[in-house]
Amino acid sequence: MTAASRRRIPEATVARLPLYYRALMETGERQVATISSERLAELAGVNAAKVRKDLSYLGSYGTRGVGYDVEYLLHEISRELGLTRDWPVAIVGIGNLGRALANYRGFGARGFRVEVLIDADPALVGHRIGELAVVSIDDLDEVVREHSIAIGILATPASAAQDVADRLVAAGVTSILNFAPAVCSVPEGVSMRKVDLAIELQILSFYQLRRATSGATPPRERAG
Amino acid sequence: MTAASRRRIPEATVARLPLYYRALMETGERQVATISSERLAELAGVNAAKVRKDLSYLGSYGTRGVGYDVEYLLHEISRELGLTRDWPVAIVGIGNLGRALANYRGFGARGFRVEVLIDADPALVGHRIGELAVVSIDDLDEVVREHSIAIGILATPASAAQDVADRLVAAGVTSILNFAPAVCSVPEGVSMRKVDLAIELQILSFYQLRRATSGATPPRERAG
DNA sequence: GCCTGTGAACCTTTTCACAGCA
DNA sequence: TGCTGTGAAAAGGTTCACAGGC
Repeated sequence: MTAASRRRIPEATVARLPLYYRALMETGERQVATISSERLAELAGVNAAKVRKDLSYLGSYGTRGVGYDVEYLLHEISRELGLTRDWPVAIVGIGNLGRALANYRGFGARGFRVEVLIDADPALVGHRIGELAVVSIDDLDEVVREHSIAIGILATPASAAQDVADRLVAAGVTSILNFAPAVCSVPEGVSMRKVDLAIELQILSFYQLRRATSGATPPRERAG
Repeated sequence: MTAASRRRIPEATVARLPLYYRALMETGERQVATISSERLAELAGVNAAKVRKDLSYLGSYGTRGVGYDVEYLLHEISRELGLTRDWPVAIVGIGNLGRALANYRGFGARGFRVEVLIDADPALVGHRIGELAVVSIDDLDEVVREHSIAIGILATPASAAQDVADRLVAAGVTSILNFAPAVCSVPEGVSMRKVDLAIELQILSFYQLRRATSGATPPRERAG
């Protein structure tokens, strides 16, 4: 284990590392050797102090008076984020959203390979989406273990979410990305992140309403 | 303007109001008259102290020794979130994701009516998705104004995101939900929230990796 | 001279603990 | 007695401002 990976990196910083990663990828393609915290901040849509603080948690990878070496920093961030590995992914719930996610090239790009599609509807089982055939939820445990799935994407209706999450966890999945509009709990040692479209719209609605009635200023930046 | 709507409600609280709203809707259907902060917390996946603090920003709507009146609280939260109105929505970018969002019944449910679908691809223009025909991006300004669109959903490729955001803002849109994997800035007075699948997976990957190498505990709850 | 790295100050959010009221 | 409402304490995150090395 390296010195950097032993540090405790704040959650807020972890959530921004992917932004820096993306910005650096775009910069790297333009053959730029070094980048200042100011420029990186601009590309990532944050401020320079935050960039420097965030990167300092990884280690002292910059050079005073010069900036950060793009290639080196990219390498370090990839390593921290686990992007140097491949993570096999399963999508459960092949409805509108699940199908869109299955077809979404862009995950695949950086090591997140969708290997398994699962649905409860017998009419869908066996149906091919891209290169994959939909598997029955009855075979969840088996197929998840077979493919050593680490990350599960939950795109089922709300009513099925907790049950499917439990099955995924039982089958050894320790990271879940939950698109179902439902509160869903997982045991200690399993991470879950939620993406909820209805909630996002409702938050926008709140500020929209405030703008309409008073002259309140909306928030400019988001944590996640 | 009411007393409650004059208070400043913390951003973190605003982001949780939809959770309470949903929990209360589910409770209301079960004909329960009152609910304790403890029970509401359980349903919303947070803790009771947070519920009480959050609700206290809206006003003193509970009864000591009893709890909160479900119907009344539901009404107050709807009002705060602007769910008593209808917000016309436009989706720009009718690819995999845009199409899934267009077909997603569930927005529509609570006042977010998708009225306009926009794409840049001439082959798609005129094509029907559900009850709506796809409109050309050349007509964005016109159609957005015509429908008094308040909320725009951005589901274009990253490369088009900033340009489309600018056009939406120019056409009078003041809330944007951005699914494009790109940093995108909007002027003061416009809200933007980001949903980025790749970033979510990368965050999961970070903690997944930590669990694999050390025995670090992942975070249990998320802000948004 | 320039830009990073970082303590210190500041602000936001969460949690605690209990007074206050039905 | 039971559960809300809320000051106060604690934790977490952001920004400032400048020392420190290239």
